[in-house]
Amino acid sequence: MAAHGRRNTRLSGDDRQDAILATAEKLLEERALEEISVADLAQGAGISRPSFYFYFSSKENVLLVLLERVISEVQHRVAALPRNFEEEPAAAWRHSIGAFVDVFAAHRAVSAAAMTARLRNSDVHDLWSKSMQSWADYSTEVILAERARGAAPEGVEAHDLAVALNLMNERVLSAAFSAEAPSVNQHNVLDVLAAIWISSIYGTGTIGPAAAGRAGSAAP
Amino acid sequence: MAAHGRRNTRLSGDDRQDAILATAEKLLEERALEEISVADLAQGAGISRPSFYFYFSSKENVLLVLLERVISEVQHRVAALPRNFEEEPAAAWRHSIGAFVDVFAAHRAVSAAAMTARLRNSDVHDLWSKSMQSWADYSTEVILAERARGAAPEGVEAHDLAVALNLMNERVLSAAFSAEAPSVNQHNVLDVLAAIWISSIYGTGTIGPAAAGRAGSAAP
DNA sequence: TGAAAGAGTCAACACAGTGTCGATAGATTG
DNA sequence: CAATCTATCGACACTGTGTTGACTCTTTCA
Repeated sequence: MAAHGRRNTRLSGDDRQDAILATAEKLLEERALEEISVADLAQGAGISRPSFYFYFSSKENVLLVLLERVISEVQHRVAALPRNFEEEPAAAWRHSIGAFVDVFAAHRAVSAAAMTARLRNSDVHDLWSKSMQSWADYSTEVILAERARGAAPEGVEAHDLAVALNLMNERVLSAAFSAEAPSVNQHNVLDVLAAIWISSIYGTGTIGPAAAGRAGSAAP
Repeated sequence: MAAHGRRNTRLSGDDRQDAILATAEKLLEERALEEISVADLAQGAGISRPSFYFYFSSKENVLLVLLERVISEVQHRVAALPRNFEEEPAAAWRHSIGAFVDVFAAHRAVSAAAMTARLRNSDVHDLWSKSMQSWADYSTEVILAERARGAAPEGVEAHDLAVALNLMNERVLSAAFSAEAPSVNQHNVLDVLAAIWISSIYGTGTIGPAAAGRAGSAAP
């Protein structure tokens, strides 16, 4: 693909670019993007600060490329999953959620930095926003299909439910991987998320057939 | 309370401090804290930039005070609620969640800024973290009580469930109030959150008595 | 083979923002 | 009417960003 030709002495542009990306991912494991200066990235890649700008327009731009890679990895993982919601709905949801858990765990530094950067960088914001929308749309479709075949009851608007559950995953995974103060243990996180998804999609949303005597439902 | 004595001419220290806080809350409705300089705050309060540092050690410190106020408002609202989970569990949860929705809606700018600042300012992080923990602990207690009286079934660890649900609220409200790309409409947000809380606390977490014929539960 | 083109590099600069210091001015108190 | 406390701000040092323009390799092709 790449038209390499140069050798030895000076490193090629592609190598420098990769070196910057690698430096960024490495430094992000130690500290936030805000605490990493362009000078740090340049030094890590063995170039001067102004040279950095030859490759990227800003350090946020470096993160954007890193995030693109992570997102495309999630897409591939989810796309490769069998969509057997009819036979084993609980397992199917669990596997989908598991794909997110795995990929974000593997790139927790980039993910965490992206969550922060989204708030001040519009490119990162747009990319993340677009991805979240596509995941929410996918979830919505499946929920509607489950309702249509009678496996899931009607309840709150399917799209709203899907959005809320996807946002929950984002936040809970973020907290778990950065070991924030109140957070779900990394080893339980898949169980907890799956349980909430499944009960809120397949449960009635009113207090129904629990363990003891049924309580009256308030909603009309 | 405050020992005022001065008059006229020069504004008193308390007034200046309030002016800074008011300016900050107002400017935060337009742009992020990062895009607000200390000079902007000083100008808004009618003082010079160095004078600002007489009142606050940094602009993050201003936000911290603003956040303290919002959090204490939530605490008061929640504490004032009747704890009638036994009679009307669905309504009780809904009212608690409603308190958060109302207060954060009323101070959405401060809340949003705090969510961002938490990631780089340790004081804001600690305050938010402490509050989230106390809310999660409270939720855990109620879930355990509901399980003990047989109203809610056993399931995933109560504390993990409580943490995940509280983090969901944080993220979903954040998204709703800043009208992010995938977000739940502000008018539905309470319904959606309440539905998820209730079904995940009172539902089994396995696919059970839905609309169509009951599927077997996998858990032993 | 040697000059033009292109890729890559960086010293130096302009700029914006933060936080500090020290000198000062107005009120308050004994 | 001094001493003192509160409040104020000009001027400074510092850190980090992004740009400019001149320079040096390397490749290519006449």
